[in-house]
Amino acid sequence: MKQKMWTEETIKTELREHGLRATTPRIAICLQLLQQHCHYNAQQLHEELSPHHPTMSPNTVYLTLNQLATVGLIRSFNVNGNTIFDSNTTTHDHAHCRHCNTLVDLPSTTKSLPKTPGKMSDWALEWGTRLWSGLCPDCKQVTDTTSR
Amino acid sequence: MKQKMWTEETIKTELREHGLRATTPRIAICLQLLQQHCHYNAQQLHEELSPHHPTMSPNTVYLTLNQLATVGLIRSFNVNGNTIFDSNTTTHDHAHCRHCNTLVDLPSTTKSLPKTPGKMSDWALEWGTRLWSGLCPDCKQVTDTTSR
DNA sequence: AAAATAGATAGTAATCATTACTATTTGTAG
DNA sequence: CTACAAATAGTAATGATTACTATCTATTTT
Repeated sequence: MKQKMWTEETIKTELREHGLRATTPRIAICLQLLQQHCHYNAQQLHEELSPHHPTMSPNTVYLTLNQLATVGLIRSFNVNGNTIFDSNTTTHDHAHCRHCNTLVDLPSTTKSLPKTPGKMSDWALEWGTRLWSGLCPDCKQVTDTTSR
Repeated sequence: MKQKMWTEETIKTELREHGLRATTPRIAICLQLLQQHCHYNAQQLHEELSPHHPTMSPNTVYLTLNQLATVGLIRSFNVNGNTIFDSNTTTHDHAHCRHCNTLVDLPSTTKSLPKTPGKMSDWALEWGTRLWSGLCPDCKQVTDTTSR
């Protein structure tokens, strides 16, 4: 996991290179999201930023996250109807616990991202993520010992 | 793609084996979903069934689909915030066009479902699907010729 | 075969995340 | 430092899904 070091300056540059203005809310969102290597939804991110940016509206967070995903600075995917934003843009999978909703990273099973779907030669696929569904260690135990 | 032939009788049996009553709405939903091998969301399914089952409430469709997914008769996953139900429970991937929203099946890149995540020995993973994101043949052309 | 009962349904209301709208503000190019 | 296009905040609107409850029905019991 190569961790790129992000500073306010590098983020500003990155934003502009993607045709986005380097505004205060955007920089804050990027700093939070890119420095922490974990999964956020829009609300969580807004809650985290609110203390230091009281006027930042949820709306802005939603909009910004979608823009960042569109230009490819982050990835977004959906788990259980919840939109998750991931600053880790390398190819990797996820495991989701259907009981407690935990989501963790998994090394990708297929590193060769474009190879497999190459069979569908007409599609221009850009990225993919695999979502495994099941029970995390804790919940596995609980469901083992209690019911069934 | 082995296509199991479903009749009202086999569906009734299947439902009961999974602890679900063989009710009229449920049988209708199963017939529609299991016979057609494609991706439905709850609303589409309700629209398809409404003509023949005018009193069937959307609520029932939502509930039933979730139950069927819970017992493993169908799979559910999320694309772009849209919950999709899939009667194809074999391991396979999906390709999604971010422009026109088309969703198609792809043969799975990893047939050995439990092997890879076995590294996370503590998780009890049950199934997984990979979602590829990109542009379908049609939209690829459009975006090529028009903008950018 | 009729009665009992636990589960399922329909219909309505409520919820939740997300998007739409718009007047105001703010980066950035000139 | 001005001008303009883009971004923001705040509010309202949307749309999918869930919650609730009285009624109904499949299945079990008698």
